[in-house]
Amino acid sequence: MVSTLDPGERAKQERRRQILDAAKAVFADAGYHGASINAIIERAQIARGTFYLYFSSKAAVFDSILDQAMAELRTKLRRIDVAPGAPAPQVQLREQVVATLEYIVSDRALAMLLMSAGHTPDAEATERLDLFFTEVRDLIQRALETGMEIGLLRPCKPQLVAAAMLGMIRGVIELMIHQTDAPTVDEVVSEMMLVVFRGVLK
Amino acid sequence: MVSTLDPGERAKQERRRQILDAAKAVFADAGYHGASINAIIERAQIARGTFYLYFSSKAAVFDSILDQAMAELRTKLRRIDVAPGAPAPQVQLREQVVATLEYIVSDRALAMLLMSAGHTPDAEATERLDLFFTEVRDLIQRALETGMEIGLLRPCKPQLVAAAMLGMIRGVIELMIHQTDAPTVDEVVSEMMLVVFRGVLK
Amino acid sequence: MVSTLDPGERAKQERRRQILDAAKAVFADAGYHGASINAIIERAQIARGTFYLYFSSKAAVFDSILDQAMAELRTKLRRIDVAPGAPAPQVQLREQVVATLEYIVSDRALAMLLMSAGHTPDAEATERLDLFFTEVRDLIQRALETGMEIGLLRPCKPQLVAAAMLGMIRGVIELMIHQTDAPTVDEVVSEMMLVVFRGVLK
Amino acid sequence: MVSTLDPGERAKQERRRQILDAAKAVFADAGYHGASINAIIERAQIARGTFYLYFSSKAAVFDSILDQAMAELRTKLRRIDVAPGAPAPQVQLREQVVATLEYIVSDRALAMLLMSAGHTPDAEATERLDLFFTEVRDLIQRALETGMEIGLLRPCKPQLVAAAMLGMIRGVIELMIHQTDAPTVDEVVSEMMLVVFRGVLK
DNA sequence: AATGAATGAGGGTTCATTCAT
DNA sequence: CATGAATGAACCCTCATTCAT
Repeated sequence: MVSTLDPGERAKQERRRQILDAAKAVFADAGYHGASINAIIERAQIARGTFYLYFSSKAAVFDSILDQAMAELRTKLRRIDVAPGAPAPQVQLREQVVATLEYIVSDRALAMLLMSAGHTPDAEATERLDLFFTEVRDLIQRALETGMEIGLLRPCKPQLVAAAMLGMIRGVIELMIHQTDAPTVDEVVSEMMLVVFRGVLK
Repeated sequence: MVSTLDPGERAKQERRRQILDAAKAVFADAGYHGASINAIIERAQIARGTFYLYFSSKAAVFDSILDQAMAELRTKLRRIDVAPGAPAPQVQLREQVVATLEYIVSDRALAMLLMSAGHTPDAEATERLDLFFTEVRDLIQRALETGMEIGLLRPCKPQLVAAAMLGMIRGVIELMIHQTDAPTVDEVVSEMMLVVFRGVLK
Repeated sequence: MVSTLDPGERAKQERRRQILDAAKAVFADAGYHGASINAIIERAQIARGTFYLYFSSKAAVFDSILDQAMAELRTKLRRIDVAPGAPAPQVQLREQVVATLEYIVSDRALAMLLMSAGHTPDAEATERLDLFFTEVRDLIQRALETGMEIGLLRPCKPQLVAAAMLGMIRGVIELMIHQTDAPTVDEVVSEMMLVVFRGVLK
Repeated sequence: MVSTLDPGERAKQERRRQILDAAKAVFADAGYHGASINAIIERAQIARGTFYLYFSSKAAVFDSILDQAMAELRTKLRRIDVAPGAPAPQVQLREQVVATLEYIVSDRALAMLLMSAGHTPDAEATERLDLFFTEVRDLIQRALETGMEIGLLRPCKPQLVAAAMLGMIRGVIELMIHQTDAPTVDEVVSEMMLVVFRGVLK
């Protein structure tokens, strides 16, 4: 019994996804407030009422999109393992960053959502997004602290550097989204790690 | 025709500024969509109709705020002078970055606007904002290219690194805005330049 | 063709009753407009579509409930028999009023419906309700006229007094419904008849 | 300075009244829930937004109508004065009842509102209405108790009789509203008082 | 006969914009 | 110039009803 879903349930799941995708696209285009249920249902090709059959409110779809993306992203991020025998920290880091960027960049709408998530009047959603970014920053910060402890990294203000690094990542994501002839994720990450580890001085 | 304004003109300019300031505060608080003309005119202590005497629409005030801020910022940014006798490139860069950050951080409302002004209903404003950031990125990119040419910097993909650096700056601005006990601009810039030039490896 | 119903027909009748009961409760709780098909089918434990298999619309159930209640009430009301040998008019009246009140008060949902069924969106239902009350008032009016003819009652404007008496009944029903420690139907009717027949003066 | 209102204020008051009147009519026709803002503004010949310039919500107009009516009615009702030298209790009562009925009957829409005030899903409005009727019933009840104390009335259950009397009044109001050839208020009150005081027995 | 997913008209409310004063 | 009452399109959401399964 590989799939436990009867056809009806399956169709519902598909419908839900159809709406989620439409909503994601509209949110990406117009932001939370600018996105109208009208636009979403038009894009999803469904009736007004159908939307509310699957989501209790506009805020609920938004949350759903965010929650799912964040869950997905969380699976790609974990603390660097510094136990003896583990892969080199740089290798671990690289893998995580590549996986994360690949996921984000592959879903343009999601990427735009995450990038511009600024002002939502739905305070809750904004907070949830902030929470996520804070989480990522903390992860980076702890990685930096560990790196300093094991003597891999030079002393620095971890909080500040973490914020800078998160910003860097956002910066390159934006580049990859907006640029048509953007380099591959691999190239991007390589260059970024060089900058972060060695700097740009000769 | 000297630059002195007759009193009537002067009063008008003041009125305009009064509205701009109120609008900036409201936009910063609530985002573009969340900001209502109501909130703006209440804060500016003017009547509904008066607003439209000075600005043709809500979008127009927003544009005006953005344009002015960008003009101000542009005065602080210029190409690094590599002519013999000019100050060291690092010093020039540092000065520009410090001046820019200080301007942005000192005007919290403006900072929030710039950081999160993702979604305007009129595509034009968004585009103008994008253009500005592209401009800044180009400036950084050219600085990098010059640095490589004069042998100061190691070879790298300038576009990519420029995007990363712009992101870094945005990252630390966000930190400074949201954090209450944030470090001073000077400390922040020092740390950032260390990272950019030398990296974090020991 | 005896009056026994085949099992299928029987089941259908039961289903119908189940829905009617649920609807009555919901209407009583929330009023006509406040009652939603949703609430009714949830209470009746049936599917949305099933409802429309038994009733053509929301208004139709409402009508059905009202009609049935009115039919039931009509069985309890008849003209006073003044033929020689019949029970005393007061006794007959008392019996009818007691029976009627007992029926209404015993079914709280029904009582609330009758009391407050002012606004139905279909004018027909409102009219039918009006008709019923008019019918009752006419019955009272004719009783009064008969009473005057046989010299039992003093001369009065029967229409007016009938309206007043119907109002009285409604007034005490409301009291009995809303009050928790309300007196029994018997007590209520006794007091009411005293007022009507003798007045409250010493 | 008889009227302290400048023309602008005056116009506003008129507008407000225009909306109130339209709303009253629509509420009377359709009940609280059945009344749509659409119907109200159509009747008042105003734009959708104008309505909300004068009332913050549908509930607010309803409340306003009720509040005003109740204030008006309260001015007409007071306790019976049994001090020596005061007019006879029956005379006082008669005056109050006549004044009250005349006010209610003269405003058909208001009368219908009060009569059918049954089920509003707006719990607050229902409660406010209930409160009013309870107040009236209490007034009657206290009048009865006083009447019994001073030996004017025979012993009876005041609460019950008060409910009955309030019902009577409602009954005759309904008659006067719905009937085209209804008797005058004076006649109605005379007849009612006869019934209440002396009963209908010969 | 029974289901419940889908529909869309209509609900109340907000708000950028206009214009007579 | 300045005002603020008036406007109506657009907002999010509900719910009676239909119809394919």
